[in-house]
Amino acid sequence: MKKLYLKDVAKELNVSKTAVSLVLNGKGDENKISQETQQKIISFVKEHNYIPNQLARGLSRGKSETIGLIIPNISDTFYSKVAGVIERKAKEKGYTVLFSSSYEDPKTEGELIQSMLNRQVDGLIIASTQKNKKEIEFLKKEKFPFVLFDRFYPEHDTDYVIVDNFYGTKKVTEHLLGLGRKHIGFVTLKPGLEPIAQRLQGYHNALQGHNIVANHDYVKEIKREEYFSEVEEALKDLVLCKQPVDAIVFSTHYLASQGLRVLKKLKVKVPDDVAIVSFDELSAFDIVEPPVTAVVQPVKEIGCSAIEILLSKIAGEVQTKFQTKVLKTKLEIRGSCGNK
Amino acid sequence: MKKLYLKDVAKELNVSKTAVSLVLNGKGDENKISQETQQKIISFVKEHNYIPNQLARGLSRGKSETIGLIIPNISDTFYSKVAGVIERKAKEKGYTVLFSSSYEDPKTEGELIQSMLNRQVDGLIIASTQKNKKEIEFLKKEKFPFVLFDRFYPEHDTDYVIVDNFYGTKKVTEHLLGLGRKHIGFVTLKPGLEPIAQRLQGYHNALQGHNIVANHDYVKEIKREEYFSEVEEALKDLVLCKQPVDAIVFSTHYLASQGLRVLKKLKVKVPDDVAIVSFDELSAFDIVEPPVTAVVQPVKEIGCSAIEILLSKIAGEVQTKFQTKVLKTKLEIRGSCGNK
DNA sequence: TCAATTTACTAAATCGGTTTAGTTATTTTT
DNA sequence: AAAAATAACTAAACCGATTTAGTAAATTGA
Repeated sequence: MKKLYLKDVAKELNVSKTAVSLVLNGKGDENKISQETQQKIISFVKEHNYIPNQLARGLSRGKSETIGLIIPNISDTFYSKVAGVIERKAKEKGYTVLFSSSYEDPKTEGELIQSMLNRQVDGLIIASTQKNKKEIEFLKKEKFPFVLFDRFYPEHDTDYVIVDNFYGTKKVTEHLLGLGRKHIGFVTLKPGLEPIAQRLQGYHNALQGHNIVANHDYVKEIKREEYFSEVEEALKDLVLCKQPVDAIVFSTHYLASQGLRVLKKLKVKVPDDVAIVSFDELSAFDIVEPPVTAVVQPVKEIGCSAIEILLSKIAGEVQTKFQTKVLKTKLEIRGSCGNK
Repeated sequence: MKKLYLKDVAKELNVSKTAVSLVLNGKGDENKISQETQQKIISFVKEHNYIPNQLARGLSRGKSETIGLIIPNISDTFYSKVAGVIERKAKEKGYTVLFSSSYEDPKTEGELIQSMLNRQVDGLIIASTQKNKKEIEFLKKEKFPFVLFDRFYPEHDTDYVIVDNFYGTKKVTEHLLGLGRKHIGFVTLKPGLEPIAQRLQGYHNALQGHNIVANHDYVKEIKREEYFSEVEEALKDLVLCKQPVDAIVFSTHYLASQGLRVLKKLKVKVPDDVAIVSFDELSAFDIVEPPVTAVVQPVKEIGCSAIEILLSKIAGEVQTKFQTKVLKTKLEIRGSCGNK
């Protein structure tokens, strides 16, 4: 049996393409196609396993039942987890997801947005590089449905889903202070991303709250592409000096795991010599030595919220204002900070 | 400025749609479109940023420049890494990837294959549940380009990319034997997947090679959906009994990490009381305690080979036989087996 | 010098659906 | 019994590209 097309089904049943199309799209009743004919069509289609060409369908309906997902890196555990929930939720609603990684390159990201638009995706979910204002403005102007997550553009009104980065680091920094740590380092990425900025602020705010003067040298900014070696340098500075820190907050999971790797290599005792905590986590953080205290992000809610907001926009629900969601993080206390 | 279509470009420049289309597809010369006209078209298009609708393009050309990726779970670090390399390589060649997870459900997988075909993907890369022979036969019969990876159908000739699972576990089991471990347990998934079967065989083969009679009770088969609790039960059996094992091979990374978690909980000393090794790894395996010796899979080569084979099939290169690739694993020795 | 080529295009068909605007036969209303 | 309304369809336009089959004008060949 070869491939069936709409016209074959119509011919076979002696009805018009219109009739078949209407029935298959659930518009049989409203178009007064008799129950007999509807049954005839439905059972034939089921039996012969006819499935419409989505390209043709998309072309004529002006939509593709596809949503685009643009993230920095599908191989990163955080994004792959979010991608998993987005994909699952999308499928429940009949959407397929087209994904691409920008690898933090704004140009690539811009091209991806364009490419996805050409492919007629019905909406976009983006964890942006935050360096594509033009594209974002373009999407807004065109009223194209999109939702940002993880990273957003604070100077633009858009729909977005993020976590409370500020309070996340604030909480964990206070946790360290509460355990008597006084010299707290902060290892983070070079500025440019909103969540990273807010995590830094949370750290500063916690210190201020305890009347601790922030030591500039305690904040280390890492170039992401070279984080492996730069974390090592940073930690040597923080730990092997006259005034070593007694705790370190890492602003991402990979900085933290590399940090722990380096500290082991330097034979620094965690948490005795220095406590460490991570913003965001790795599934193995509970079995590393010592288990790493982490600010965990509600991955599932992030994905669900993003899809929900996007689908409501695709459905064209009238919106007076942008939908934004700031989700709470959870502090998962493990052994890497020691006890009081 | 609103959206530009091919006809707008044509009208604006006083040429036919045909001319514009030919030029944009690099067929200007062979169709004797004058250099002037070609230049005119190209610069207009560049300036006004016209980009063709891929659905229309796909519909009329019968291809979509999209490849479908069907994997068990995008959130699993192994698959998300492979997905990353596939996506990157695909983009280099002008393809976008549509992905979906089957969550190990054959029915879902079958639907995904159908759905991707309707979406006119040009080819498929599948890490199959191995329970969809019908679909696979269908794809073969239709001569639809597809490549399997990680899991394949040994009873069907297809193109596939796998790793040498047999030799991987054989090697690591011999490593344990070489360190003087004699009572080696094997914690694996319930049968049904080829790589899992081969890993088990590798283990048996290594034991045989050392004239050790395999103890049936030492092989524990876990139901994947409940691996968290079942690994715990299995380990209690293996470790807290009259004849406890002195080493355990785990056949996947998540079994291994859960195994380590449980052993810690049971206060079993690794590697003193029992050595452990994992097939496949987690990026944090070098910082867990103890660092876990693992059989690492060449993720990058897996992805690259899969795409390469697929693209060669899409290009329609004449093939006398199926392209299969069995890649080597690497034994990464860490602390979880102790020393001699 | 006139047919045969070549050059530089274009009109129209096509891809496989959806949707609008009818059409015909039957039933209801007046 | 004629007009209006309804039921049950269908022909053809359309989505936005690609591609086939031409065509008119300029050039070449004999």
